Amino acid sequence: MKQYAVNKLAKLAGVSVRTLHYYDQIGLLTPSVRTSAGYRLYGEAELLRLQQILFYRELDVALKDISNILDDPEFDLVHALESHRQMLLSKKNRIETLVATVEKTIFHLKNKVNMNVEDLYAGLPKEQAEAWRREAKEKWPGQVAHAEKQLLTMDKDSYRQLQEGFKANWEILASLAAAGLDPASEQVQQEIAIHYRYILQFWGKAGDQAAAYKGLG
Amino acid sequence: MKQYAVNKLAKLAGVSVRTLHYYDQIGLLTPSVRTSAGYRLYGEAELLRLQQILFYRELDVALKDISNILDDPEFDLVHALESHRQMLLSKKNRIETLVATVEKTIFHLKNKVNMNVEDLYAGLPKEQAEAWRREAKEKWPGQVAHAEKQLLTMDKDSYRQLQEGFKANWEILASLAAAGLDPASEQVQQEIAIHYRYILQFWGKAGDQAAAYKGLG
DNA sequence: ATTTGACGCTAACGTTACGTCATAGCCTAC
DNA sequence: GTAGGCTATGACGTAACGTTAGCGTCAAAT
Repeated sequence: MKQYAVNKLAKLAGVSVRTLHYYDQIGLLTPSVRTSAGYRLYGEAELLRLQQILFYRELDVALKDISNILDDPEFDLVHALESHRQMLLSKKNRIETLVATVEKTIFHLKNKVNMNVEDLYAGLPKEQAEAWRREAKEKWPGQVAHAEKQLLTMDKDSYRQLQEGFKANWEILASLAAAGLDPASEQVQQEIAIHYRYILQFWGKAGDQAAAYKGLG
Repeated sequence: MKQYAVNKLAKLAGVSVRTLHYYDQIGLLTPSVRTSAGYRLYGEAELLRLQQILFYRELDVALKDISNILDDPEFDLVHALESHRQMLLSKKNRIETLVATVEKTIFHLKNKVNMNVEDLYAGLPKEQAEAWRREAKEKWPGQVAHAEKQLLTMDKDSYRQLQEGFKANWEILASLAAAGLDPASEQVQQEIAIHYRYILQFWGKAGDQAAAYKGLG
């Protein structure tokens, strides 16, 4: 029967020797024999097991889970893979959102929509807007996409103007907050509404940090 | 001027106190003041900087890169974002491939195409096939997609038959390898050709491990 | 028989971006 | 003055190895 030392097996399977050491260490793939000198020797069974390990690893399954899959015949593989699939899909969604955001950012930078003249100011609306878009979408569904297109075709001066307005609104909000005004007060609510409208035009992006928003109010 | 202690700032920005400690530690976000008791106090500027940090972090940019972006005005942000975008796109591609593979695997498992009767055998072709599909695609372009459809509509018995043939072929290859035959010999080449054809029908998937293939020969 | 060079071993730190204690000082309100 | 809440600094844990470092083994060539 064939026997493979670490290097051989590593090359056969396309992994590093370190990986085999590691898999041995965590008990995921134990060599069939240890020579008197301590050398690891693997047989066919181990080669096949390694193939399976690599298969699941390729699917981004954690090594611990692979252990379970391979060692526990009762393991509900289908279920595990289905939830794994969900994970992958949401990862994909997230990445798609990121790509869109990055592309938009690149666009803005390329068009030098100042944004850098006052770095302090520039960073804020990006993040804030990022954080509020989803809320905006809920309140004025359908508007966001429109606002985005508008923004993309806007020239520098209009943009500058918008930015000024946004900044003014932001500063009012900040002063109200500093004054310790009740977030539920009408004045605050009004400014917030204006703020949302600016956000809609301005950037059109967000997470779900209503909490942070309230924190500021 | 407003001042925020760690907890305040953390809640405002939606991050943990530990994160602020960490950002201070790596010099990404330093408090404007340290009280005599060692307390960190952040001002408005730090809040804004944190917003920027969070914005880039949201885009999966490494903290080190964020440091560069924010601290080096010469930093080529557009270029960085463009290469970042490429990274995201290839990540996305990879995930899409993974999802497809996972779905196919689930399909096979659900249809109980045995695959588990002999676990050792079951895992092998998956990984091997995974590893060889690209090669197959190069050699018989257009065939792979067809083979996949065929496989998906195949009933259990046909599949079983296919699997038997594949196994036999595999064992021949293994014995030839064990006999130390020259991988360039015609006999080996022939079996390999058969092998490829099986792979085409069998699974239709792969990486680029021609090396591993040759290693076996 | 010895040298050489390839290969093997273990131990242990480095990586990323924090989470999670543990221990102890500080601050404010009652 | 004391309880409760906030803060600080370590320091270990995480996932999956990569990367030295220091040292033993083996097979072939001399």
